[in-house]
Amino acid sequence: MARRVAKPRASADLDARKATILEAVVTEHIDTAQPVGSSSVASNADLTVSPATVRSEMVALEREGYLAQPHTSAGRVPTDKGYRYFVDHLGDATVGSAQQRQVAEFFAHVRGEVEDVLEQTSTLLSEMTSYTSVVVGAGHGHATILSSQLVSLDANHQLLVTVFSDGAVTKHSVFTPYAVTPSDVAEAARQINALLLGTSLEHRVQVPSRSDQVASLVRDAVSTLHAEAPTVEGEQVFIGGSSRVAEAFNGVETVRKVLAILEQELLVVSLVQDVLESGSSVAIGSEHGYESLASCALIVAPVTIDGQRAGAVGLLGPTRMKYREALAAAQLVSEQLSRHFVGEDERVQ
Amino acid sequence: MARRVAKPRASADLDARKATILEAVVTEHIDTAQPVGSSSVASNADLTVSPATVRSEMVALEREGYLAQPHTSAGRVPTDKGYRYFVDHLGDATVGSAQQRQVAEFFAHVRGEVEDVLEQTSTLLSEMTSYTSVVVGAGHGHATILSSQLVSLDANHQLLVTVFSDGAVTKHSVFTPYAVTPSDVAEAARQINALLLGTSLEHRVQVPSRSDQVASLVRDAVSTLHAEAPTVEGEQVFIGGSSRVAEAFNGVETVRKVLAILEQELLVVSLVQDVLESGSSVAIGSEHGYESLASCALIVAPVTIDGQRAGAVGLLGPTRMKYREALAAAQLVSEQLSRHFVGEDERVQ
DNA sequence: TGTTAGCACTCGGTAGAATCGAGTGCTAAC
DNA sequence: GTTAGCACTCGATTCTACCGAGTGCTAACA
Repeated sequence: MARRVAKPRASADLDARKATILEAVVTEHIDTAQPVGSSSVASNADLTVSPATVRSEMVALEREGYLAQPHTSAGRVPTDKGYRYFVDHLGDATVGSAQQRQVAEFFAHVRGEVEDVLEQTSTLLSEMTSYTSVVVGAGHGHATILSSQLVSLDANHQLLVTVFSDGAVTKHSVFTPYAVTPSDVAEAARQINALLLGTSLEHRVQVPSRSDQVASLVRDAVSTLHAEAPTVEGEQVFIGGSSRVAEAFNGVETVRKVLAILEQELLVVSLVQDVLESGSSVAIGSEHGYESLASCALIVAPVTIDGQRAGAVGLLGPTRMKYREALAAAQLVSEQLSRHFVGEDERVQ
Repeated sequence: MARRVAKPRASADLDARKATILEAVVTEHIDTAQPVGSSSVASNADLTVSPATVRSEMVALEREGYLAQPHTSAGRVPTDKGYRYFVDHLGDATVGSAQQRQVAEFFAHVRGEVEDVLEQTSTLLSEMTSYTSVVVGAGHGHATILSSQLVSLDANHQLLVTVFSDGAVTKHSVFTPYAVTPSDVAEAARQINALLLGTSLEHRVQVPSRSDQVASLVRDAVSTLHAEAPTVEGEQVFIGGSSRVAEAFNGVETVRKVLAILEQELLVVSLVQDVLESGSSVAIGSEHGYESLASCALIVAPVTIDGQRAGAVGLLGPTRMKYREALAAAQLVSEQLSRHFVGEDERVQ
């Protein structure tokens, strides 16, 4: 469904002066949201040339696709390619110490289940950056099943509750057209346990195909559980600060489109996934292949536990977003989040 | 936190002609979003008077607070009070047959856990009406506990999984500073079961205060479970079509404010709750007491199971929303939703 | 007494003209 | 290769005129 994210080609290096000019244009445009003129670039500290020189360089940068002109006699605006160059040549940045304290504070005190932590993290990220944040929790496809329990809600309705080694808990209803006795439920529960314990959803178990009621209950329960796996794999998405969308974009129509995308959680997951897999941490404008997000940039940072990808955090803003700060924030939070879960594990051993 | 919703006073009846005029103004303004002039009202079929007469009536309606004038020489616009009168005197409406089929279709085929049904219902409602929808699932405060299970994730981390009679499943982590042996976990699980089975979160159970490790594990687990109850009571909120907010309101700032409210799920729950308790099914403009929602109207309809309130559905739109259609849709869906769950129960007996 | 036609008046919205100025591209000199 | 100088472009702003939808008032009418 989601188109593959264009691999950001390592853009051919520009000569030093062009690079400085491009950087100045991008920086200022991010700041002011206005087209940037040659004279304000020329007044840049790192540059000792006249506006006229800057202009001729800008003509070149425009010809090469890094800059664009909204109309004659306006300043220049970065293109996606321009932003891409800027991001690729961005020095490392760290977040301000106040924010660093905020994050440390947060992770020192955050409590509760994984879901709660992820949700609150998304709020944190969005408040730190003023952008909409996305936090994706990994699915439990490869976690092993620690416990499964069949609880009878009534004679025709059983609930299969499964606990995974990563702490995830799922429930699945099993309806039967026939009434099931408590002893049948107990027997089915015993068999289900025997089948599932220690397995993961990735590796389906073979269910014996006897035709008595208990066996068919077992079959129904297990297949309901397995039915979930391939589609969603239990990924969880938490979106924080969706109201920031209205701040970041001026056109109401753009806001609508972006919100419409955010509503589709599956799509958000695959979007983040695609960007992660592209190896880059930023997808700018049309790079991610969704037309309605053409004026957006998406920053992602993986969350890992023991080197395994366990989710991701992301930030969605306009292409003219504050990449340096946002990247730093996303990276800091994703690291801390990774450490947080590892820390929980270590408290264990 | 949430201010009490103003009880919609049964507005003193207007005489027939004023009522017709008010209705015409409201209807047309909902349609066109423009101030309504005397002549277009006069051309209304039910009215056989001249624009001049309409004008003098409008002056009266304005004096009484039902209408307002954006500026001299503009037409009239309904005030919140005007909308209130309109809504209070709205004849019953049914949704179109196409939509009726859509709803029937939906409930005939929807499957999955309660949460999934509620989430999909919110999408349905929003697509039917083009407004943002809210679906609130009741908490499990008064459901009894059918099963509780303590699963060991590792020696210091146990997971208490609780199944309620309404089919809800919760999990709560219990961390211990000391390592717990499998046999201790089993013993604690046994004791917890003995304590909790058949109880509800409303009625706290007394936990014996022995000081061995098993007892303290039991204590921790039970208190963690109970800690949840008073605040959230496990209500679940599903919001559908949040992108509709961008369509319904023109000012970007309004959009931002509304989205910011929708982000706070607890607030949405209490908002819906308040309106339900006020006995009305619509809260218009300032009636619900949230300043940032001053230009919004909220329609709610309760979902009941066996006469018990089990949740609610809601629609959030601009004050000039299509009340008749939206009310009909909300009522239809809430009825069907109620029936859906009862139907599930009946399949049982 | 309620209704209506007639009319002067108000005022937001639109269109056009004038102007401003930021910024450009080009050229010629350095 | 760089830069000062300069004519030129074109969006944004301001101003004006004007239109017209809609009003409120008044006087005549049923």
